[in-house]
Amino acid sequence: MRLSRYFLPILRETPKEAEIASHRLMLRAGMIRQEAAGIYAFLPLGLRVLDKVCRIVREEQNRSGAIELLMPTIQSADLWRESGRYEAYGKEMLRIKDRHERELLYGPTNEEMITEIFRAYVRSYKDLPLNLYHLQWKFRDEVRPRFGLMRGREFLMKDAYSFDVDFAGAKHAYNRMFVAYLRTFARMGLKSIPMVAESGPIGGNLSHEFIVLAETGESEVFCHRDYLDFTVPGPDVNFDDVAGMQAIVGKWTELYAATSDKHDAAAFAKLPAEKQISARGIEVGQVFYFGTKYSEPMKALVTGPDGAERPVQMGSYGIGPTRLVAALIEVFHDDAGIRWPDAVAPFTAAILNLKQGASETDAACERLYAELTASGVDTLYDDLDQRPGSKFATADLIGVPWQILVGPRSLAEGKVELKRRADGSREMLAPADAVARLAGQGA
RNA sequence: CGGGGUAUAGCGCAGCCUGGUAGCGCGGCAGUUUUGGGUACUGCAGGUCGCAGGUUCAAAUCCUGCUGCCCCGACCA
Repeated sequence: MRLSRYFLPILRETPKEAEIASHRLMLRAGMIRQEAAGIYAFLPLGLRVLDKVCRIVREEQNRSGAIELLMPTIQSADLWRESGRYEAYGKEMLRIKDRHERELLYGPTNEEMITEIFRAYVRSYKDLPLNLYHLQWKFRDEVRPRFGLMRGREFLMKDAYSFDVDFAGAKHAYNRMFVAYLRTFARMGLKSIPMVAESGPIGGNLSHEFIVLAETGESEVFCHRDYLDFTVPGPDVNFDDVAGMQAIVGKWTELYAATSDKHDAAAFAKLPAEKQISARGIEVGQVFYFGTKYSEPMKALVTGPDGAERPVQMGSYGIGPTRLVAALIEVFHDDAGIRWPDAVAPFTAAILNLKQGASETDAACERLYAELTASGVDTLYDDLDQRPGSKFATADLIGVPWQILVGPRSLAEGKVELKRRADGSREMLAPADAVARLAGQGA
């Protein structure tokens, strides 16, 4: 992408409403624009990051055996009356009436709808296990939306729903999602820690929140320090191995880790002092097992091997990609701007022409741009006629992992400068070598 | 929902107290400058001063009501 033809409305000054780094930087980098309290438009750069986050989420959901579908944002009130949640959900639910005065709502979550879909088609244990998920916009009319994408009213959510014939099956479904979540966040460069959590209005009694430690996190959390050094299962992990999954989950839940709601101060105090982490964290995902809470009132019944009908055992599993984008920036930024991990960066490389309009640098940049693009490297070419200072500022702000500086002096020696945003390291090398180096990076 | 703020150009702000018809910086646009780590110059464009009503010869400024937005708290992916 040529910057001169892109839509990247960068702000030099910080909008006053932005208090935390992620909100500030997303506005400054031209990623999002607020349209109402807690409601944001994703501008092109923000959408690129969101798409990359979603892609990783999808890949790991699919790897774990979950199947993607897509449910609507608008739901019928009648469906929610079946579960009893239409009244119970309260003011957080956005209620709508259509032209025929029919009561509708903008979905805050999809347990009812997925249960309705399930019961329409599935009757036998032979069709289980089943895990269906989708990525769809949700709306929760929060009393106080804040911190930009961190607590918006409209947000994107990946929500998966598992169906099993008995508790053992449901627990395995829970374990698979648990492992998929560990992998998902790790692929984005985040250390997530599963913590015992309240299940809230979703219901049930088995739940973990996946927390990323960050000073600006909204949750107060307590955990064992060793979690930070745990190794996440590799891509070859076998999701069908019941004992194997249980072993991984067992390891990741053995040591102390809890949010403030479930905090047991006495148990925490027994940890060696140097192993105690008392910090703040961002919740990027949560998994629930809730059994028959919806299948029973909504009569989602399956016939077991014994020929008897029973309500299906369910769980639900959420990840907030829009919040994840914010969490990533909270973790990966410095004074100059964002420092995207390669896996989610909006562009892998940026070409900075330090002498725009000079034939030698222009030609070298054009060639680099063509070769990188041909190699499949997402490249942003800063071809604006600006002073180098502005180009460095822009590149640092939007946080592209690799910057290629093309200036007349080094070009005279047949070299360009390759700079790594993450650590500021730099290297002089021939343009062809820079292309070769980057061809293996990113997507 | 309780408490506290705020609303003037795309963004950050001044002007309001002591009414006289709007200004600064950044950004944008047109040129100049061809620049190696946020560096320059010249010119131009851009605002129903959140909305409604009131007081007044005259309202961004004073009064009343409303709305949006932000921050702290209680609640949530």
